[in-house]
Amino acid sequence: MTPDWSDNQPIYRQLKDKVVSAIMDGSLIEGEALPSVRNVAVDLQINPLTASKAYQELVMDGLVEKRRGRGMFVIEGARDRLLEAERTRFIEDEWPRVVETIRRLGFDADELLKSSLSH
Amino acid sequence: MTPDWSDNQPIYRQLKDKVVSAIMDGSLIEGEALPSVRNVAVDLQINPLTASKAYQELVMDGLVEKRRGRGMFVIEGARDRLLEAERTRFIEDEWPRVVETIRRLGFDADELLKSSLSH
Amino acid sequence: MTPDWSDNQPIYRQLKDKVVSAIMDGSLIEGEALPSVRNVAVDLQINPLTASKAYQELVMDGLVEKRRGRGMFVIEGARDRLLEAERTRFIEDEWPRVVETIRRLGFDADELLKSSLSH
Amino acid sequence: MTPDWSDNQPIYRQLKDKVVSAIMDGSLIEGEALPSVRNVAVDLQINPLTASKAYQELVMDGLVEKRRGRGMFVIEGARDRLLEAERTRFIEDEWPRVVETIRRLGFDADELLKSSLSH
DNA sequence: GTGGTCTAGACCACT
DNA sequence: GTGGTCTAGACCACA
Repeated sequence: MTPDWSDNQPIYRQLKDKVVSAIMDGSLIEGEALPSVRNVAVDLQINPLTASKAYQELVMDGLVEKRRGRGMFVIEGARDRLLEAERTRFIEDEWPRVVETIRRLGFDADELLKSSLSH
Repeated sequence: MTPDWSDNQPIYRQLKDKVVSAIMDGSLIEGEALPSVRNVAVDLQINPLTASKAYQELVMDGLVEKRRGRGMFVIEGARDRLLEAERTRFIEDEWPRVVETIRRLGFDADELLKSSLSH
Repeated sequence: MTPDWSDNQPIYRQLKDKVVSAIMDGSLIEGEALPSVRNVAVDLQINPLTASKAYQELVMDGLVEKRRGRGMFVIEGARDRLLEAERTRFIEDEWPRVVETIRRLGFDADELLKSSLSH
Repeated sequence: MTPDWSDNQPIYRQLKDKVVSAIMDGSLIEGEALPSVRNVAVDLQINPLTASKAYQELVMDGLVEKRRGRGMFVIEGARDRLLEAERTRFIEDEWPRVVETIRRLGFDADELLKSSLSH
C-alpha cells in the first residue's frame, strides 16, 4: 500500500502503476472514481502534488478523465485497451526477448513452459 | 553502436552492458584487452569520464582488471561466472515473472511456442 | 446537450454559452422564459448551484432579467446587442488573427474565402 | 519575454507555447539545445519546477528530447511535424468554424479582405 | 553543469 | 469538497 521509498522508481510512478494494475485486475471498475488526490496523499503519506502528478499522467495516457470539481474517473474501455496493449507488448516485445535468453542460456523453452504452466 | 541519449538507462550503464554482452557471446575473449577509455569515448562520442565510470564498475564486479600502463583486460573465468549468474537470475527472477504474466494474459504454451518459431 | 465534463471550459460557462447561442440563433426568443434552474440542473445532470451561476452571469451581462417568483426572461434587445458585440469581436479580434494564421501557414485568404462562401 | 501573470494560461503553458512558436518560426533550430531549465527560470523569474514542467510536456509531445546530463534538444523534424499538424488543424477545425461564423454574422468576402489589408 | 523528484504550504476556480 | 498551479528550497543521479 505505502510506497517503496528506496525504490528507484519515483513515487508518482509507483502510484500510477498501482492504479493501472487495479484497472487491469478489475479492482478499479470503469466509470468509478479514483480516490481523491488529497485522500491518496494522506493515505500514502505523500505530498498531494506527487499524487496529482500520477493522476495527470493517467489523464494524458487516456485512461482516466477529470470531471471538473468532482474528481477523476476511469474511462470506459480503459481495461480492454490496457489488456490489449499488454498482450501486444508481451507477444511482440517481451516474449521474443525471453525466448532469445532461453536459447542463449541453453534452456529449453518447451520444457520450461510445460513444467511451469502445468500446475 | 552509439548510445541512446534519450534512454532512461544512464550512458555508462549502456556501455557496461555492451561489454558484458560482448564477454558473454564470446566477441570479447578472456585475457583480451578492452578498447581504451579514450578510444571508446571518441568512438561513441561520449565523455571520457563516462566511459571510465563504466570500466570502473566492471572492475568492481570482478569481470575486468586494470594492468597499470597497459589497459583493462577481461579476467579469466569471467564468461563462466557471467553465464552462471545469468542462469540463476533468469530462473529465480525473470522466468517466474514471465510465467505470471503469461497466466494473467491468458496465453497458452502452444501458442507461445509457435510464435517463437517464426522469429 | 449534456456538458463536457472533461472540457477545460467550466460547466457554468458551457451552459451560459449555450443560452447565448440560443438567443442569437433565435431558438430562445426575447421575452421568453428560460428553463428553471431546477429543470436545467436535472436535465443536464449538473449541480443546481452551477446552473444558477450561469444564469447569474447572464443577468450581470444584461441579457436576462429575473422576475421574482416567475423565473428568468430574455431581455428585449438582447439578440441585437449580442449580434452587434459578436460582429465587433469578430472583425476586430478573431478575423485579424485568422488572417495572420492563414499567411503564416501559406494559405491564400482570398481563395479560401471564395471557395468556402460560394456554396 | 516575461510571462503574463494575469493571464489565465498557466505559466508553464505560456512557456511551452513560446518554445513551440520559436520552433515553428525557425528561431529555434532542430538539433539546437533549449536554454537550460535553470537559466530560463532565472530569466523569466519563475520557479525552476515550473520551467521543468513546460519542458517535460514538450518531451511528451515528441518535440524535444532529453540528453542525459546535457540538456534538452529540439528533435529533428519537429518543425515539419508542427507545421503539418497546424495546417491540418486549421483546415479541418478552425476554418470551418470561422466560415460558419462569417455566414451567421452575414459578412461578405470583399468586406473581410479589405479589412484584412489595413492590418 | 544538466534535469528529476519531492516536500510543505499557499492560493485559485469549480462543483 | 474537487483538482490546478506556483513557490522556495532541498537532495539526487548523471555527464
